[in-house]
Order: sequence, then C-alpha cells, then structure tokens
Amino acid sequence: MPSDNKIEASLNAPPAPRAADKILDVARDLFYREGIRAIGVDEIVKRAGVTKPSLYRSFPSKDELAASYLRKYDLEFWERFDEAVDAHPGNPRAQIIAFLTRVGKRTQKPDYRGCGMTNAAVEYPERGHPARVVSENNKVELRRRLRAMAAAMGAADSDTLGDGLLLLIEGAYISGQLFGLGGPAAAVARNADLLIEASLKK
Amino acid sequence: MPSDNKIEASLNAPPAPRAADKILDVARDLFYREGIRAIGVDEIVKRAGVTKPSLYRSFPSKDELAASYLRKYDLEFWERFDEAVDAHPGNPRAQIIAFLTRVGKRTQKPDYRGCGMTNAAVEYPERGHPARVVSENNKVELRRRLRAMAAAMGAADSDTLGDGLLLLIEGAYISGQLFGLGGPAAAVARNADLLIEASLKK
DNA sequence: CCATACATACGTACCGGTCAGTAACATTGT
DNA sequence: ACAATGTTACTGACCGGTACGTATGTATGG
Repeated sequence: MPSDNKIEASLNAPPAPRAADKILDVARDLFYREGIRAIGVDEIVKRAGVTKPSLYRSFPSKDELAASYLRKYDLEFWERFDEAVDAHPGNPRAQIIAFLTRVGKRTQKPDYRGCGMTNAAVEYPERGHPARVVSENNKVELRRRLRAMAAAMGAADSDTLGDGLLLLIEGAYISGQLFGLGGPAAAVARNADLLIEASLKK
Repeated sequence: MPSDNKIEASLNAPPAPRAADKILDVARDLFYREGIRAIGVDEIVKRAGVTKPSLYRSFPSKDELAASYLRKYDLEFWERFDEAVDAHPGNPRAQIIAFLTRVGKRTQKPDYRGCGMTNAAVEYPERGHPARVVSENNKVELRRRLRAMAAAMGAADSDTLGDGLLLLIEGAYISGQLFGLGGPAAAVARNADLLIEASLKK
C-alpha cells in the first residue's frame, strides 16, 4: 500500500529536516556562542552534517546566512518581549520590569553570550552589511516600543525614560557576557524600577 | 662635532618613531574603527610603512598586539575618567555626571565606534584570550570605582547604584555605535542623574 | 507494467586568495 | 661592532565560494 505509506509518513514522521534547516540551526548556535566572524562555513556544514554546496544553494553568501540567523533571532526576541507584555495587560511598568527580570536572570547563566543582535553590530561596523541592517532595525523598533511604553506610564519626559531603559537593557546584555555570574546585569530590573520611579514623580 | 649633532638631534628632532610605535598606533586606529578580527596583520604593517618581521620582533602574536592596543586604550580611558574626577574634587555625583556628559557627547560623533574594551570582549568570548583579559580587568576596576563613588554619594544601596551606572555607561557605548547621531546614548547623563536622585532619597 | 525524462537534493573535488607567522639575508645609522 | 630595521620568499592552514557529477523520487508515455 504505497499510498498508505505516504500518508503515514507525512503524518507521523518528522518532516525530514532539509539541509537548509539544519544549517540554520547550527549557524544560530555557533554564531551566537562564538561570534559570526569566528565561525567559518566549513565548520557549519561539518556540524550540520551537510556539504558546502548545500549551504550556498539555500543562502547566497555567509553574510546572508548571518542575516538569516539574526532574522530568526529577531522573531525569538519579540516572542520573549511580548510574553512579558502580555503577562501584564495595560500595565507598561509591570511589563518592562517583568521583561528585565527575565533578562537579568538569563545574564546569570554560565553560557550567556549577550544579545545576538548587539554582538553582530559590534562585529560588523560597516554600514549596510546585511547582518548589521537586521540588527539596527531590531534596535530601532525596540527603542520605539520602549518610548511608547514610557509615554503610557505617564512619564514627564517619556523619550528620555524610554532611552534610559534601552541603555540599561543594552548595558545588561554587554555586562552579562563580560562579568558573568554576580555581575551588574543582575541589578538591571532594580535600577530600571528606580529610574521609572524617578521619571514619574512630577 | 659629532656630540653637538647628537644633542641637537635629541633636543629638536622628534625621537625617530620606532617601528613598534608606528605599528601600535596604526593597530590602535584600525582595531578600534573596524574591529580586531576584521583587520589582518598585513594591512597593519602596510599602513604603518613597516614590514611583517618588524611586527613580530616587537609583538609575539597578533593576539598580543591586540592586548597591547587595549592596554594603551586602558591608559587613555583612565585619563579621561580621572579628568572628570579631578574637575570636581570631593563631589562624586558631579564627577560621574561630568564623565557621562562627555561620553554622551562622544557617542554623537560620526565616527564613534563604542568602547574598544567592550568591543574586544564581544569579538573574543573565549576565556583567557589576551585581549579579553585586558578588557575584563578594565571593567572590573571600573565597577569597583563606580560602586565606591556611589557609596561616597551616600546611596542607600550603593552597590546597586554603582552597577546601574555601569549598565548605563555600557549601554551608551553600544547604542552610540548602533544608533549614531540622535541615538539614546545622548540621554545617558540625564538618566544617570535621575537614577542617582532616586537612589539617594532614603 | 515498465521505461524514459525530468526535477530536486545532495556530494566530490577544487578554485584563488588571504590568514598568521617565519627563515635567511641585506641594509642602515650610530 | 652592533642593534634595529628592511627585503624577499615562503609555509600550512583556512577563507568564502563554485564547477560539475550523482542519487532519488516522481510523472509521463508506450
């Protein structure tokens, strides 16, 4: 019964991970942990169990593969962000604190390596680089949302507060990977709360 | 009169820049602007007008050259920091604000590329890498001093305030190079002042 | 029912260029 | 003479990227 086998396969079996998926998964892991410039395409295809032409059939260049990795990272980032937002409907202050509490916790994990977006922008200062473009767009949108949330809190100077929160977040990303456990990033939520408090009064 | 010529030369002429100095100057410039991994030793010696063996006579490896660059950067950093400190003796709050005001201004310059220390740590996540070690030591010392200054201000939780200031600083470094002109780093001093204000009250 | 034809997906082997680093020797200035 | 530098040529490893051949399944024609 060949048709039955077909149906069974398409229903039960995992959809046979294509080479492109395996490559992107491995690239995500290696790029994040060790940096994009530090990882060669040979190592990626080796760990993915595929060959180099398979990589270049799915991605036009290593730079574009890096951009794809960051687009994936972007999706996951907003999932985490919106999770904190959805947990406290109509309460932007609680939303931010919830998000930052989680960020602070993640920065204390031993294999924490900061924000993939931020790191990529450091690795590629050149304007217009595919990876950098994705990173910049993510940050611009984050800034927009933080400023909007600061305004919703009723801050006198909401743009300044929104920017201050962004500074604390980026600082947490960086010092998380610089100091590791016991570093200043653990205090990001507390400081954000103080900053919000000071920005609302008056 | 050979001795007269010697004296004249040692008094008037620039001290004949040694190859090591030229190399380190060029390396400082290129490493900071484009990143350490992005610059090859060939480009450094080419721009310095020297040859590769000269580089390896003065520096045991590229990694050690990068570490030397960061040690130089470290000195310049503490000069800038102490300049702000010395301008307001006995007033740690004014010292911090003066330092951050300058940082905020530097982040708005078009060729701003963040903190060389921070960038190097992002480029070299591997523990024990010569460049990373210099970077980590700098940050640990900066944290120590910020916490001490927060205590001198009379903050209730001085460690939290010191760490908060460090987060703002690192955030300014990063978002300075991410956003450029008009970015959130311009608001770092204002936010630090708000955070200090909130941390001192009770 | 089977053969041919085509598309999809993958692998083998290789390209020129650049990487960090070095050996051996010549040149310069003091 | 001596110390610092330059000159030339080279190494083996790795870089991103590609030309070209191969397996497999599927659809079509007889």
